[in-house]
Amino acid sequence: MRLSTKGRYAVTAMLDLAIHHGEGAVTLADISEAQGISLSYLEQLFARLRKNGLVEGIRGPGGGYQLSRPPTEISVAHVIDAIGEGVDVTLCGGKTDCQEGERCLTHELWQQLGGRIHEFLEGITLDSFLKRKNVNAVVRRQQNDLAVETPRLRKTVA
Amino acid sequence: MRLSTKGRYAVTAMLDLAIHHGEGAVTLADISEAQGISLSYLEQLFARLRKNGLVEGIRGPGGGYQLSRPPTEISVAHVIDAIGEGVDVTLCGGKTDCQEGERCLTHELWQQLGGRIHEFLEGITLDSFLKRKNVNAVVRRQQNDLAVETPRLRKTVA
DNA sequence: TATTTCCTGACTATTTTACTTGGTTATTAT
DNA sequence: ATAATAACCAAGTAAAATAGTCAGGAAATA
Ligand code: FES
Ligand code: FES
Repeated sequence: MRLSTKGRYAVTAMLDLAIHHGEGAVTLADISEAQGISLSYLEQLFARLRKNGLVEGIRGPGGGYQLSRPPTEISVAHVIDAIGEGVDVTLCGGKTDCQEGERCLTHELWQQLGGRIHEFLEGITLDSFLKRKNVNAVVRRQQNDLAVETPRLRKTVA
Repeated sequence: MRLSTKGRYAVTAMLDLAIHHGEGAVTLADISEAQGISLSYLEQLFARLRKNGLVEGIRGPGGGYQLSRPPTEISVAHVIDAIGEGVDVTLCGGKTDCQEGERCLTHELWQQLGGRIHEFLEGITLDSFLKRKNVNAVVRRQQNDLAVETPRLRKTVA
């Protein structure tokens, strides 16, 4: 009962964007360094996020990505869905046909579970999540790490 | 956001066992046929289920498997846990160390989600699930399928 | 003793995930 | 202009997980 980790990366990256919302664009290179995700992998994820209207890409120097809506209006479910998988917990993919064209014994169970997971994720916005105490501590730690590592700071770290 | 499907097979097989609870042992060959799961794969799954005390194996002719507790006392969560993965939704596996030894941004999110999933599955017993209307319809369909296919019926199908 | 069925371990194919490579375009700064 | 920056794009690859096979044993029954 593992959950696929692709969505995890997307959510992490989106949170990084949310942290710097209103401060101009953030480059994928920055996110890659701060969150420890491969740059090219991020590019693939952001292609999806962009096509689903969650982020805007800005090319050229000084460019990067930024949220296309305020972080109060983007839920974790939005991000997961944009990545392309939805929350598909059934084997049949909602078609009710995985046992020789007919509904299998457990279809209803997984369908319900999928619904629950989605509801849960819908209830959490990027903004509300970042305001949690534990999460905020991580944000501050990452900013300190960056300040130590790089002589030229990210413009957003005061 | 797919869920691993290994647990799905285990739950399906356990439901088959629950259907025939109190009617003697059911062979893996029967389950394999009724639910469309490979026999050798079932054997691997049942090794786990047995080690975790959910089922009892009986060897020799007339043998098979049966639940070691009544289906009212086995939850779907029990089955999933026995299969060995637990409901591990975090990347770090609960160690809070997936970003260079420290807690990553999203740890709390996945940990909470995992908790919700587990609670949901704890609340569903094999017995209660089989009593649902939709599910019961599938059970009856499978019994009819069997009756048509095999001249010598499963002893449990009257 | 022959058959049935569980039981075990190792091995293989397939799929998914995570990542790389090698580019191209658009934008800005010099 | 031209050089630097950074998004964009299309493949291809490496590693891991999943799903399944194979070949044989060991206990129980008839
Ligand atoms: S999971 Fe939908 S029919 Fe089996
Ligand atoms: S998921 Fe636990 S620290 Fe990242």
